[in-house]
Amino acid sequence: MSNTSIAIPVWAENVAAGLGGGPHVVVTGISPSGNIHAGNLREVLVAEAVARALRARGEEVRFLFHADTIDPLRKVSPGVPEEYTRYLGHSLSRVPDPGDDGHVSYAGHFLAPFERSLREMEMEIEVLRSHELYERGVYTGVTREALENTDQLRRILLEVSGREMPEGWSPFQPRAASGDLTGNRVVEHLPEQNSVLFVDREGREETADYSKGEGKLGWRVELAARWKALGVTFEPFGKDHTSRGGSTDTADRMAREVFGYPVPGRYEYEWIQLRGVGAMSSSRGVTLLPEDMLRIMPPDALRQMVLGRDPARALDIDLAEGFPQFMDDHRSAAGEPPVPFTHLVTVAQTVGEEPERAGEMLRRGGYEAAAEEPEKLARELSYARNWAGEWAPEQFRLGVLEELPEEAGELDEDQRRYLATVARRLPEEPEGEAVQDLLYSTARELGVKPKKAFAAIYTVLLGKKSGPKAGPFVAGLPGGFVRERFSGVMRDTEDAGEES
RNA sequence: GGGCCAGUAGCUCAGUGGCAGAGCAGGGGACUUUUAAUCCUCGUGUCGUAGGUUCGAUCCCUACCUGGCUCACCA
Repeated sequence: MSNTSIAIPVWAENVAAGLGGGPHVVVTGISPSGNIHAGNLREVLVAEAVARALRARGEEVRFLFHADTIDPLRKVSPGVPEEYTRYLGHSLSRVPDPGDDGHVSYAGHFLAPFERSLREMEMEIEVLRSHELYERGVYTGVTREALENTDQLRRILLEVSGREMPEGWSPFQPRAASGDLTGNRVVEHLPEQNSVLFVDREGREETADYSKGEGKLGWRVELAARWKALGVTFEPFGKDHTSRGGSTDTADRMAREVFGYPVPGRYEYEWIQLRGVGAMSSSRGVTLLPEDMLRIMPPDALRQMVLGRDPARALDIDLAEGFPQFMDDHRSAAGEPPVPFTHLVTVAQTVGEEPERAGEMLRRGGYEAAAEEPEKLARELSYARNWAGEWAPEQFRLGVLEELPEEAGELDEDQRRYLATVARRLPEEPEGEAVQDLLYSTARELGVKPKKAFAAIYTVLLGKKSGPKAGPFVAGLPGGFVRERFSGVMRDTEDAGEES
């Protein structure tokens, strides 16, 4: 199922216990109409947890990801060229890739990064594309049933949701020659040819073969039909679908009364918010992608974070202030004695891409064990570095400046002399504690208060008045660079003096 | 109005049918070789309100109050 070591949560065990005997088909349905974000991932993870719990009970389980690729484009997603409005009503699988990365379609463009993340999480899930299912005839039987029971479906929609369907309404949306799935009116069902006769927007009469994917069932009907066509026994739903009169309400009755199929088990999950930003919304462009999160944490941490204690509870994701604590907790729970994440953040920003120096710095800090596993260390440093660059609050960021910052101009004569002196005394191969001693003793020797002296160091390197423990930090930087920077302040003073 | 979720220490939240917890913040002390530090130390809170079940309820049930989100295709 998934190569994850995290425990099966209690809520998932309870759900699995209530589902009874299998074989089971656990499905999660997602529309690739825009960015597929961490909230969508929550749905997949709920399904995954239940599937794992079922397997743990000895049940046979198929775990499916149903991508709604045949759905019509309803709204052009943020970031997509305006001219895509001409494709409104067309299947996502038949609208061109809005990017330049060579995907097969609009659907493919948004699906690809999400699938990549699922693979990175080693999730064993079968990805189905709905347009292919329609083309392969998987929905032929249920579509015919739906067409034959049009009146009953219409009545259910009216009774449950209060929606009065227009005259000529059909559960099937045929695709016109123009590619448009909307605005067509079905006139007649031709069951022996698996077809419908319909009139398109321009009033032309056409036919569509529903065994070849030339159209699709309307959303609410399709949900119930899908359960039967795929033999679904469990599906999670976001709370937006489960309110009274909502899509699950109508699908439940359609499944029982029209398709003669028992309603699958269900788990209603609450939404995720990104702290300080709000609920995710593809259409507002507020999206946190799984791949963004995988840049700063390993797959199991992502599972733990997105699922939360119980997905039936709303969740605020905090990738800023609270993140180091989360990472430390996660790794402790996994039985690893962690190097504090904040320390990794300092190391990552100080030594850049050099794993050997990172190992040294960790050894000096007393984390010998971590230094012994270079591959793992490299991974963790990459998480730390990405976090520092993308999410960390200002006080965690240690951008070593390319150039001498303007703030250096505010240093007084004592501080400049101190830096120049240190520059002359720095050894070729500095070692953290030795540098620390040097920095301190030099300050005392020149009669500069330590606080002032250290502030000078942070100012010329970081543009800030404070920073990480100076000795190891300075020792971690290239020696020539430090000497140049420290002595450069003195030169500036002289230049300034000559000019004025 | 319907649905879901929440209400526990200043803040963020754990928690269990059997004497109320953690982290952070805050107070006090140590260190004084600097930090976003480090070490020691300090917690009686109507567990939202009112009932009920129980030997016993923060926990289970009911009602209510308050807040958040959601309700015809954005999970």
